[in-house]
Amino acid sequence: MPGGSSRFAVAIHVLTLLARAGGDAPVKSDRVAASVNTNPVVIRRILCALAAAELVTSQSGAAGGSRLARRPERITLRDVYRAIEGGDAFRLHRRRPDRRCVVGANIEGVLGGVLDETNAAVERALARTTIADIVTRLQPCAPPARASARAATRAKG
Amino acid sequence: MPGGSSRFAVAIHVLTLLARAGGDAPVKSDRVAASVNTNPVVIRRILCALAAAELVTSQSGAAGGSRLARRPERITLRDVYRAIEGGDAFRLHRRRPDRRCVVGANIEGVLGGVLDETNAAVERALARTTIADIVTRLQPCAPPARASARAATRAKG
DNA sequence: CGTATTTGTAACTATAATAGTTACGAATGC
DNA sequence: GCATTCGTAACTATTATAGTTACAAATACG
Repeated sequence: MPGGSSRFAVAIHVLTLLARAGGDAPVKSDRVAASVNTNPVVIRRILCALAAAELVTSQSGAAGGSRLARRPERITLRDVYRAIEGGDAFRLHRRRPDRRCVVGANIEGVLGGVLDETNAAVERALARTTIADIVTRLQPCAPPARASARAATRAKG
Repeated sequence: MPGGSSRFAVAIHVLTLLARAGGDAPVKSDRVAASVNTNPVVIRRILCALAAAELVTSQSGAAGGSRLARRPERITLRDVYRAIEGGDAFRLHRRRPDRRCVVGANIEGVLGGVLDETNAAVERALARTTIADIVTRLQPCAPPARASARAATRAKG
């Protein structure tokens, strides 16, 4: 499945930035884009998906931007995965197999079951990590904005 | 990660066909391609990866074709996954994040750890199903060649 | 109010991965 | 030797993802 997207990784990056901003001021897509090293529209598209899943809220206008809709402890990577990928990591055949063949006629159904189970395992694994965990693991020495305004300013981006 | 490949699904399809052939006669890539509904070269490329992982053996020439290198009970979907995808379902950023930002500088490392764990969960889940299981689930009423030559002939393809 | 700013989204291009195709040398059974 | 089949290279086609430009709608603030 490589060849897949980097959206999941980017979405986690985005949420981590918002978590570190502490929810006091909304973060602009331009600022996020700079950290991720991509175009602001790409970021806004991802923020849009995250907003649909009620993980963030966004606001247009002069003092606009995005912030977390919940505390980072309450956002798991499973939530992000579902918001971004719709919960499907594996793909079936591109073209329909030959239905006159017993294997071709039934393999999609059988595989569907197996891949559903696999996906459930993925989700269980992802559910064990939260955005707060990611923030913590980032760098023990560089605390987020809330904890130390000076350190956060030095390390911002 | 959708947008990924269908090779994993096709590889399982291929191995299932070989398992049902029972290992008596080698199966030709043309015959497999017909069941999968694709080009024989696509199948041969996948067979090549499966041969490198020692899951099948192939033979050139007049009476050539491919057959399983082990009994289907001893080939797990994890083996197939590793042979085909190299064991990486998730992808990181496309372009390098901004290293001047604490998040950008460290997110790849942190995510790498999380995704490794996730991948391990995928593999554990896939290890629980074998090609023999797939064959069994295909259709209780249409047994493979070994069990009933007549039924297999009728249902072949 | 009017202006500056920022989101949301459409429309397009670019890049890259995957699949499909043609072709042919090498291997092999008959 | 000859027909057949694999392995593989080289190419095209298709699709997904990312990147870009542009602009209407929302909103803060003077």
